[in-house]
Amino acid sequence: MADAAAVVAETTHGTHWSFAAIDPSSARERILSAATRLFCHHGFAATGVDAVIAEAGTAKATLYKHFTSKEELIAAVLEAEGATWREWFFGRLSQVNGPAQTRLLAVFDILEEWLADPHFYGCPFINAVAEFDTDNDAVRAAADRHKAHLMTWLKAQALELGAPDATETARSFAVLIDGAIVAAQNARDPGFARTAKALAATYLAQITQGPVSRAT
Amino acid sequence: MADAAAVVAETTHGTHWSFAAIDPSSARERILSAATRLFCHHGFAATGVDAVIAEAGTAKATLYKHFTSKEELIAAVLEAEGATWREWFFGRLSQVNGPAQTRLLAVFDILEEWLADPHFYGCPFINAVAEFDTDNDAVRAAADRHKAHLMTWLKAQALELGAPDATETARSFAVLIDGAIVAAQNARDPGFARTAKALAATYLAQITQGPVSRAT
DNA sequence: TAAATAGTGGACAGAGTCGTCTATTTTCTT
DNA sequence: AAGAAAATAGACGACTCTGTCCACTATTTA
Repeated sequence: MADAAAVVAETTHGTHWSFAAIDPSSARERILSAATRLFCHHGFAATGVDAVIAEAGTAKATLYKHFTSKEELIAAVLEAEGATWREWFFGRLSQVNGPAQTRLLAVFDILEEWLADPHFYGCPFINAVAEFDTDNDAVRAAADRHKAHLMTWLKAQALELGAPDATETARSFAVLIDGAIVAAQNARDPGFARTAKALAATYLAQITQGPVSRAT
Repeated sequence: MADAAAVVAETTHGTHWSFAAIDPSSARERILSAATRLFCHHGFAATGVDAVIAEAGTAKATLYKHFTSKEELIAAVLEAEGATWREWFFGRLSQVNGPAQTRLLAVFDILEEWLADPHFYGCPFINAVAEFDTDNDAVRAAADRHKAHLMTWLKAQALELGAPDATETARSFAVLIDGAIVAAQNARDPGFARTAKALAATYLAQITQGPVSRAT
């Protein structure tokens, strides 16, 4: 227990701690990252486990030692990709100085960086739900957890902002974020992030200054 | 040519007209509607042609007489489903009396009817693009055509409204519509249509009355 | 050094995939 | 009623899919 970072996963010995579980060159990590690339790029159903092990450079038995089924692998990919994305997204967001209003608008600048990436393939959760719909509970659960993370953050910003209905404000931003992602993916145009940002600015102006019609 | 409605499709005879091509009980229509149900509900890749013919109650040879491949069947399903949806959507919209502003807001009421349908499975084009991404040109082309239809209508409303930038207004509504669809699908909550409607109302108030900050 | 662990390559089963084909029957047209 | 067209059931080939299993080889751990 010399290094705090080492305390991550217990080995089968039961008495020692190991780096194995977070070693990026381990077979498990190679399979996970290969699966992420292929699943997200070509679709979950369209990618076979043979393609995954070929990309990972591992044996099939190794894959099934770490993941009991393809379905579990899909769930693990979503969990890992979601965590990576949130780390990046909220990390970028934490670099933004200023009040809640500034942070909420910066969301769309950061979003645009993502949408403009030449390897952008859409939101993995939106894509997964689109592909499986009601047929896969694990996928839905992963998507729900991801959405809950975002909504919690959005609601906190709305409260800090003094929004009259923080939940509704968070829902509004969810619509704008999802809309920007899907419109950008469909039209292959990251500029939809700016369109969403303008809508967000108008909305924020309204809830902080009150409705315009009052002035009449 | 006694009945005008009969003049729709030419048979292989070349000299007569027939109801066959629009007969909903024809094998082609049964295959198309069965494929639509299964593809949209369970995904395109996850649904095999055997499942389609079982649902349609036809022989496999019949399917391949009408569609040369599964890919062509997918494209035909998207084309048909898109046309059906637009017919319904713009049909409902044509029942709305009032100026462009009223029609643009009514979009979200009509959208909510769709999202609240217990059989709602998301937008078939958003789902298809999510599943195939760059891997299927026919799918992308069908999605592009569908989007173009919507954008054309939105832009016409924006022009009638006297919006300063009709294209940008149409893009804003595209974000709100896509966002409402995806958020509703993810959260299984058609109420996101109302959230999007409120955003649209705020946006319309801003572009028709000018920015609030001017008043200061 | 000896035991435990992790990984390899490939064969394999059983089911499913798309698409073709034949032989037969039903439906329509004249 | 006769001939043309459309649809049928189902076998089939060639391939891919997931998941299991085996004998074998590195790599760790004690």
